[in-house]
Amino acid sequence: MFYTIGEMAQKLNVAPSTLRYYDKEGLLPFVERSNGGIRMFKDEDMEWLRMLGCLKKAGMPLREIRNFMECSRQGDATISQRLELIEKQRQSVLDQQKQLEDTLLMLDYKQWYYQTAQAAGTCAVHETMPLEEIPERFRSLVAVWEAEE
Amino acid sequence: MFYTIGEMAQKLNVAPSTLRYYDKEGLLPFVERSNGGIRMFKDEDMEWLRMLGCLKKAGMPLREIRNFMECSRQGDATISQRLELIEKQRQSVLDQQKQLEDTLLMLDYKQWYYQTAQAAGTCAVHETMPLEEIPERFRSLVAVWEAEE
DNA sequence: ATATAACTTAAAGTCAACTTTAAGTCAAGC
DNA sequence: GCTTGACTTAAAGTTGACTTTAAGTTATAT
Repeated sequence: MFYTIGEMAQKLNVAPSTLRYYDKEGLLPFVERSNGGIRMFKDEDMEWLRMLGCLKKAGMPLREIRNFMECSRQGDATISQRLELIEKQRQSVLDQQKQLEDTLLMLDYKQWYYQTAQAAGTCAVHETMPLEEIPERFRSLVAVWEAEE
Repeated sequence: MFYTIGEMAQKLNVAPSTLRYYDKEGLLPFVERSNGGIRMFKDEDMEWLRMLGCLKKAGMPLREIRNFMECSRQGDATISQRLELIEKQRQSVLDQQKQLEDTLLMLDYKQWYYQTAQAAGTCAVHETMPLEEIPERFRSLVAVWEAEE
């Protein structure tokens, strides 16, 4: 069973031009062509495209994804190299998670800050707020800032 | 106590040109200038720059950050609007976290996949692997793929 | 007074990841 | 056989976030 680029793009929810771009950049070395030169996607290509999507979501740049795809084409000799790439990207995701957690704490604090200001009708309420009224989980944040300034 | 753009850039670990760019784009409406036209950063500006950094890490585009900064300048009348922006961005971070968790599971699976392939010396080991030998937490992943194809 | 280092602006350049355009080809239905 | 819609390529354009360059100004140290 084959799919045209338009059908595949719809399945993946991307623009056909995006798939052509990926192909041009060497990210889709697996796609076959008809006699007339038209791309024929197979069901098993989905697995590669899913892999591509996963690496993209992990923040891997396209040229590294191409690298990974090229390794895959070369077969079992590149297993360790691919494992290394995956492990590197896995660590990158762990780092991103840590980063997002810090960011979330800051946004939680700002949310509380503006909720409090909204209730008081003015941001000035925070200038006179005693430390004890700041929820505990935000105190470390605020402490760091005051030390820096 | 005032800082030049170079000093402030060093404190924030960014290039001075980045701060000039942010200023040009209206993200730093708070910076004052000397008679000669040189930017004079104050200690309290740090709080705005920290806010900017937080919103950037949360993935907010610069024009929305400018919007937020403009609101801030307008004082207490825009508290609800700013709260709304923060809550929107907080939700976006939660979504990103969810996304990263899915991505991590896929990478964990791929890591296991290549570790197993490495031990066996070939990826072919996965073609004949019975479902029971796939670690449980990956089975839902694999099941979804087989249903799709 | 002058050298020098760090500042200033405006404009152009860069990079990644696409998207759009132009000109043309392929495939399916009538 | 012809129309039509989806495909093809190459090349140019877009967007966001900077960075670099060029030409000039300010501040400081001698």
